[in-house]
Amino acid sequence: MSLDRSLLLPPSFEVASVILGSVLTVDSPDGTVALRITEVEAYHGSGDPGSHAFRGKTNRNAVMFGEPGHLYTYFTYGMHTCANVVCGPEGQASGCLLRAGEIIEGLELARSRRDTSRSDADLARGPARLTVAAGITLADGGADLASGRIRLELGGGVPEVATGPRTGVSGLGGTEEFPWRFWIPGDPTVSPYKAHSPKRHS
DNA sequence: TGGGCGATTGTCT
DNA sequence: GACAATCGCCCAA
Repeated sequence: MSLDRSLLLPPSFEVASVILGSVLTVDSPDGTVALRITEVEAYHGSGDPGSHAFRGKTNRNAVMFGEPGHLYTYFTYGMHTCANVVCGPEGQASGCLLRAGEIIEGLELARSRRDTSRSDADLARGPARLTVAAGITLADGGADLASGRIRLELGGGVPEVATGPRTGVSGLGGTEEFPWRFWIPGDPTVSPYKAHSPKRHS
């Protein structure tokens, strides 16, 4: 296998550094889309208040507790799918949310999957947009990224990594106490920072 | 068994 | 800048 699972180990910063610049390839009946990961967000096990694994293992997040190098997908807001790379070791439930990427293969196919025609940089700018453009669905949860229709090639290598507070995470998990959002500075495909908007108090 | 809320996005003002 | 769309998951009772 080409996927070296030993690279997917904590601490989060190093894992994110490895994933940034890596290439995710997705095969579909209608073609192949490959994208270079430009932005991720780390979730670090059951001790992380922003993680789905915070409250322990459930049916939904079971994949995160498994072997690293697998795909964890989840459905949110009644309409969006997001994808994570499970990071080890087994039982710890750490993962990296794929927040943005640059399409490097299958640009036409990626465009056709998104209704509104936006700029190329917008195609996979945002976690839910990325899954649509790449052709990843909920059914892909648990898939092994070493082989199969979805593959991750680590070690793209990036000259510089920027870090900051996570986006959209409610509660304690979104504070500066957990600066676990990582991106390639200056890259046009990185999503704009938007802090979690608290519920209206009326 | 019921109700609140979410690792978001697109559209409207 | 503000808010609606929309449904599965999780906690509390």
